[in-house]
Amino acid sequence: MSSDGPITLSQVAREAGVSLATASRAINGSATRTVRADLRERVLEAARRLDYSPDPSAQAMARGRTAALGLVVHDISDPYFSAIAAGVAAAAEREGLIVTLASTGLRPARELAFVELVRRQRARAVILAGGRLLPDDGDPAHPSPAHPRSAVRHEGGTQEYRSRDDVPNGGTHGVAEAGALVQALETFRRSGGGVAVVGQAVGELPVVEIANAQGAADLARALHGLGYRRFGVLAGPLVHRTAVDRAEGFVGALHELGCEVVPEDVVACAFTRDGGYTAMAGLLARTEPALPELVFAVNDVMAVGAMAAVRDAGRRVPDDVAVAGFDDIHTLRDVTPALTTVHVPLERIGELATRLALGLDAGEDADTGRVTVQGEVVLRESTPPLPPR
Amino acid sequence: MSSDGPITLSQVAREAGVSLATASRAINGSATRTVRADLRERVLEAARRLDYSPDPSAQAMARGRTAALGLVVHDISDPYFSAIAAGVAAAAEREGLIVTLASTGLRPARELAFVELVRRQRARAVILAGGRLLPDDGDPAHPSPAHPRSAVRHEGGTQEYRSRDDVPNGGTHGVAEAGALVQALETFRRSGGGVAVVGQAVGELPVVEIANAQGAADLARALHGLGYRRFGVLAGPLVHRTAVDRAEGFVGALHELGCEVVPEDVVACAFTRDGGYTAMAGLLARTEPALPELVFAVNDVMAVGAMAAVRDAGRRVPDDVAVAGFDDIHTLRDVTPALTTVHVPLERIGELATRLALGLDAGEDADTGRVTVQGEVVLRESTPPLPPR
DNA sequence: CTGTTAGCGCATTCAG
DNA sequence: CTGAATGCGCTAACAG
Repeated sequence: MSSDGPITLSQVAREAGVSLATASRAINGSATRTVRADLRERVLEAARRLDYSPDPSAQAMARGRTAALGLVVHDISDPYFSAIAAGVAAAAEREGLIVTLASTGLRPARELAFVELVRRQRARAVILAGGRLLPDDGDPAHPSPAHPRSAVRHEGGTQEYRSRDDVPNGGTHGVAEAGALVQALETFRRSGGGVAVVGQAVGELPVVEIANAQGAADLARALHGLGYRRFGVLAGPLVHRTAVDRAEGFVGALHELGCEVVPEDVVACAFTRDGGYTAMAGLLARTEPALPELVFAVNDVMAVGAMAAVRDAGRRVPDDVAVAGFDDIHTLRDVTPALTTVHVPLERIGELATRLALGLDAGEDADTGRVTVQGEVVLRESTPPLPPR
Repeated sequence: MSSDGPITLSQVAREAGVSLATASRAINGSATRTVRADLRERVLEAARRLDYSPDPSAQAMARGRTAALGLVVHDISDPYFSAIAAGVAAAAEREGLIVTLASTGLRPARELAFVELVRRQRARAVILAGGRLLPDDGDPAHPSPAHPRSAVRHEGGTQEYRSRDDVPNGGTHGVAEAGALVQALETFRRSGGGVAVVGQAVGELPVVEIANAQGAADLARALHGLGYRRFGVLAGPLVHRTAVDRAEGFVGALHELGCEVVPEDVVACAFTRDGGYTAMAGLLARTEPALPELVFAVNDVMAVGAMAAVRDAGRRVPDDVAVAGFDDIHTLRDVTPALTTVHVPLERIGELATRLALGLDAGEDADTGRVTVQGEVVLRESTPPLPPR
């Protein structure tokens, strides 16, 4: 009764009066073999009586495969990632997998180490959430929108950008490091592990893509429809693919509407609340050109920072300047004025990524390894319709 | 070169021309045994050349112990938990442990299953974050504050409370289930695993306690000092220990100041944004008694919901009613008006819990298995000083 | 359908 | 100080 250490299968087998193999088959339900009903019942009964449960390590060892799923995020305390993580956790649980989490910060080496670990661990799959580097993840088959990269300049924002400690590289990788990561993932994949990345494509890996450019373009058109004509963009780091896609999608759509965003009104900054704050503060402080009517921050957290900067400057949103974001972070639902944004179903994205990585059905395009999730424009108080002038 | 499957130790041994045992000792640095320098170098070199890394499952098996740390939260997408998780992840990484995450929702059975899994997995430790049940976690040595439980009534809030789907039990356990959980944890602990709970004591388990009652009392005194005299409390679920401690600490301190909170102004509700919203809406809608001057919500998320309710009712914070919260959730730093709250260092708490669970130094009281973290009152715009009447 | 046996990769006895 | 042998708990051939 008080024998220490967990009960093993062989104890169950002995208790049930069967062989180890039979016990294993009864409890685990081997694929090919089957066990006579009465024997199985006896084994199950013994297992229950002894409060047996299998040793995951031993199973992993014997099977050559774990029931684990690796999840890599930059920062689990960031609501963007924690929402994705919630989706991953839910889907993983449904599949009977345990998730091992790595909150890697801005350290590519850490990501690499974790992927390597996950490979050695023979995890079922690994999911990579978070912004990759720009140069390395291009896909010839999916060129960026028709608007040249040069649509986003950083002249106006260089100073703010440089002034922040935490933005040495905007939270993305050096090219070499990204290459190593992709390679590690490919290796893992070749060895039978599932892989999915979230956000935008990385190499040829399966991806749950967020239609960043399109969402931003939709947003731009909607805002233009509200009467706005002079826009600014807090563009995030210039090397951050998601940030750039959003900024370009936004600027490009305006361009098509015959509404140009001047380079001075597009400022690079960190992909954080403080990045948004600082960049907006810069816009507010300068005298030339004048403050845009509306500033689009490429994510909600930045937008909230920007709104704080506006308040701290003694100005008001939306009276003095309207603000829009991207993501529709749930926790920020109640900021005032309510933030216009592009809703991104992060939790569902986490689930989709999990299913995709595991080779389960993940929607129509899943077999192509490329699932695209659309954002949805949500107009709220931070960008009221502009009266005709 | 392209042999599939990860490299094993014996391959390294062969490559280095030594025995398996020597390779193991060289790479792992066995405690007792030591390896001659040149041999060790040869092994290490071979390992590097072959890009060897150990199989965690095999190590776990041979050692009878994993390098994993289990983390149980109710909902990883809740900023409270994700902040704690960030601290846990950071500390775990520092100790070379991988963290396996369970986001258990409101399902005690799931928590139990996870703790069981973690035990079988022979994880190093498990950390439990999230509200336990009231009746089961009392500690005679630490009675609740001098204010009777009955200080919090639910007459005023029953209706709202009942009307919410997600509040069947406010996110806590049935007594029996909580008992089973505690028992599972004790078992795990007896078998050599480390345990820590976050928030408030559970049985005799090591705990990183948040000084909820005291923080709330400090807040009450500070607000009283600002001139407030009529208070309401959005008290959260009546069975939620953290919620009750905060509510009672608040009410009790006011009592000592000769300022009574009438039962009608204390409403129970879900421990969520919507819970706060609904409860506040109830206060706003009723005619008798009048709206309190200030409403204290027992956490920030609820407070933000409450502020939304105020706005939606066409009233204003703090002009019509002041609002205060608890936790100082980072993501909510920029809500307007800025929220008065009690700052709780969640990330550090996660680290402390990790260290405590692992038996590392976790501050002065760590050896007693009871580390207490103080909150700090932060007065902001949502509770301006009241002009003398 | 069931039982016997051989590893999975590694740490760790025990001999040498 | 090193090497050969044993076993962790389990699954998956392999016989019976």
